[in-house]
Amino acid sequence: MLINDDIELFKTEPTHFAQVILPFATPKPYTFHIPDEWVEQVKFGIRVEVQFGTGRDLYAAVVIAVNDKKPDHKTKPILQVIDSEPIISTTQLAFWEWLASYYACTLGEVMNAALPTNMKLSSETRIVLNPDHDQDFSGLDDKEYLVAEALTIQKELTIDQIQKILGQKTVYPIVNRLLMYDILDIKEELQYRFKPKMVSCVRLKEPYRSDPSVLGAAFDLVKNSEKQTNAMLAFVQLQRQEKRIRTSEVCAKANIDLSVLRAIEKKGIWEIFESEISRVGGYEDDLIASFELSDQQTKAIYEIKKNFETKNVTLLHGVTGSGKTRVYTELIEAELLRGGQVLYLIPEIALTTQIINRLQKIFGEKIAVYHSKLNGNERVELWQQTLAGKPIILGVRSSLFLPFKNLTLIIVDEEHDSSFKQQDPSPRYNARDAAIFLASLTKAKVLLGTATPSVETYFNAQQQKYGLVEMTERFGGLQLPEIEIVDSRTELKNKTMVGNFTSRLVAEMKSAVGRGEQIILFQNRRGYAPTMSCTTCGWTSECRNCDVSLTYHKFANTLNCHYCGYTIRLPKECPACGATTLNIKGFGTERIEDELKIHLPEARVGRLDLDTARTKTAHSKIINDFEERQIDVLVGTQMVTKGLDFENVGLVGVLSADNLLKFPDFRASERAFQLLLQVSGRAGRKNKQGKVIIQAFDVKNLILQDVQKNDFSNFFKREILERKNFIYPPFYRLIGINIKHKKPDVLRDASKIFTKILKERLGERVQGPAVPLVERVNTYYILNYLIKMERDVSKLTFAKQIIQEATYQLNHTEGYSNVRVLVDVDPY
DNA sequence: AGCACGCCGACT
DNA sequence: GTCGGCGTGCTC
Repeated sequence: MLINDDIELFKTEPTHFAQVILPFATPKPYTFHIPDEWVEQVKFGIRVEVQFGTGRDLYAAVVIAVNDKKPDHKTKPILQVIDSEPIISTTQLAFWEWLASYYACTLGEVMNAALPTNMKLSSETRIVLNPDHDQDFSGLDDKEYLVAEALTIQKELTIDQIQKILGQKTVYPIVNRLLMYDILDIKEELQYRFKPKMVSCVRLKEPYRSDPSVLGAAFDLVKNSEKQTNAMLAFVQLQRQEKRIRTSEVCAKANIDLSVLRAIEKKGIWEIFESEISRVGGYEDDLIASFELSDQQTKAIYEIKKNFETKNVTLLHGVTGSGKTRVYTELIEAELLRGGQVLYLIPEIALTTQIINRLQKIFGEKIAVYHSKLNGNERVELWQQTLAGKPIILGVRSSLFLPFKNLTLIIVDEEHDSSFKQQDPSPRYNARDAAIFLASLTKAKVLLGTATPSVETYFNAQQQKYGLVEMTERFGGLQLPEIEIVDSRTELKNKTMVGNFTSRLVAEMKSAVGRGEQIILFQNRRGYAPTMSCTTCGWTSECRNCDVSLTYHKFANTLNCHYCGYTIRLPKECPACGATTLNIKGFGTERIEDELKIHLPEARVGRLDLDTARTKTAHSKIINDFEERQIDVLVGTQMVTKGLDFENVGLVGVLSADNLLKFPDFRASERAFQLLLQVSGRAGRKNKQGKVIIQAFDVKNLILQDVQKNDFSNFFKREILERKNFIYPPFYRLIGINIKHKKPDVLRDASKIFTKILKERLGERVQGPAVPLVERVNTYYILNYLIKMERDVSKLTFAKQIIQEATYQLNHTEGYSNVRVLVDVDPY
């Protein structure tokens, strides 16, 4: 601090200032001054290093404006310029600003979602020895010596490490003294450490490279060595399949080692070189020939293009199996020919190797894949590739933030999917809606594709706001599956249930297995059983942190909370009364898997849910096994409903449709309809109609009737009427508000203040406070509000402003400053 | 985010 | 009497 002040004395008044976004939730951008030496370099869109707050921590902030107006408060200097070129464009900033204002959050929060972590890291200060010092440590006190000594061994230390070495918290004075003695230097860098992944490859040199006919001469050169000849043969074979050939592949194939390859290199036949491979995608140029388009597909493509002439958004409503992906790829090809960049958005859960492989086979190197399992380096790599003009990005929600150069088409596949809406950390944005806004900025077109459109989207299409293209037939004359609804109540009464299966389902499963067909069973609940209770005293397994019962997981022998992850061992006797009369209620995927082993012993059973597919490899292994028919019956949660295409599935079973239908949520019907239709779409084989069995207690339910008839339009007609009558989207907009506090009485009192302000200004539009289904999550008590606003933007803006004011007032009332208020615009 | 300031409970 | 807990407010 002393040093800094001394420097300030020599400085003239700053004249140049930069507004920056910091990587966290500050309500406004902050202004820093630009030291004279950086005036040329600091410009819009670059990152700079700044010291913010009282701490010594540094942050990478993004410059959004530069000017020479001196603000009426003191400013700190920009410490370092990180980028020479902007990392974001004005278009991106406009997109960020829209997100922040529409979804009621700060620019910092949007930036956090937008930038790969490696690009926004705050630095750990690292200390190094000053190389110019003679390393004479005499005259230092013990602690100073200890630090200097440690640095001769490890070339750099962080403040944290020095604290450990000295065993004390206050190390800054010591480091400061050592800095003054010129023994130490501070190495502060914020550049991302990004190294491309390299692989050793081998390629022919000229003239062999471009003229295969002279290759014979090359073989002559190695004819005296059997190993070298084998290596060459292996290489030639590999070359037929791949463009880039790794040295390791040649060695493995010819059973030789690298020295053989080097010997051939010395003869001038080929060269070994380091090739940069993408961590994100493969590099195989294994392009497959396109199949013929069906008439329906040709027509759809024509109509989509026609719609795009007058409309920016078009909905492609095509039944499962109608070949939508083929329509997409055709449109992508057309877009690439015009030099455009395409973003292909899909839900996280649907991003399976199946779709990636399929697209990679068609587009090869032109496509890059962006998903949540990428590590920091991979994300930065994708960022760079996008900036460099990668033609196609296949990605999840957050790939909207990549720095597109010339985005001309966005495809949102499975448009209806709720995972496009970000739930937890702010910004709670809907990627489908955000995509439409982004497209308006870059003059791109948006294609929304799905078999089960969301009510909002279909309404927009009906209102001519979006174009509408429908594909009603399955590709290749495939029939839609036959859907049968089986009454669990009757079977229960007649005692014909087999465990949790109806006799109908068991019979169908047996005959399907007998025919060598595969089966998918859907149960929307993981674990063995959702509750455990004691029949003697009535004790139930409750979570310590949340207001839910713990789910019994048989394999792990635990009781788990699906909200916060709290886990305990399965008690042998009742923790309350000591009796051994513990009883489980209900069933999840794990129990279904167990029961199958008893009731369908001839089948090999696999399970696909969050527990078995924790990692990406585990997930793809299960899918692979099923694809290769190592598994006959696949039991799973939502995971089995999305993005999977299997050829040999003869039967799909839904174990309990009821718990999909009875959700207390205005979207419950829509969700149930979509889910049931999606899962049904998994049934059906090339030459044979598939079969779907839906078990339900409430068989008369209208949604089930629509699903059975595959009648979207009837479902839509009824649903849209309900929405209108009960004041829901698409006729009104919703804003959800969630207030949280650890103490229930504090929360209740706070809600009174909050409610009063909201109702005063927004009146009857405010619903709540309501106690949610799960009253407490992660030790926080929760109350919900729902605000129903008229559709015009000005009204929505007004509502958000009122919420902001109410939040401000609440948090500035004594005792309620740490009541958390979360705002969710267009909740899902 | 991270830190300092300030006001309450259990200790050398 | 002080140490340190966290609740509160602010940072260009």
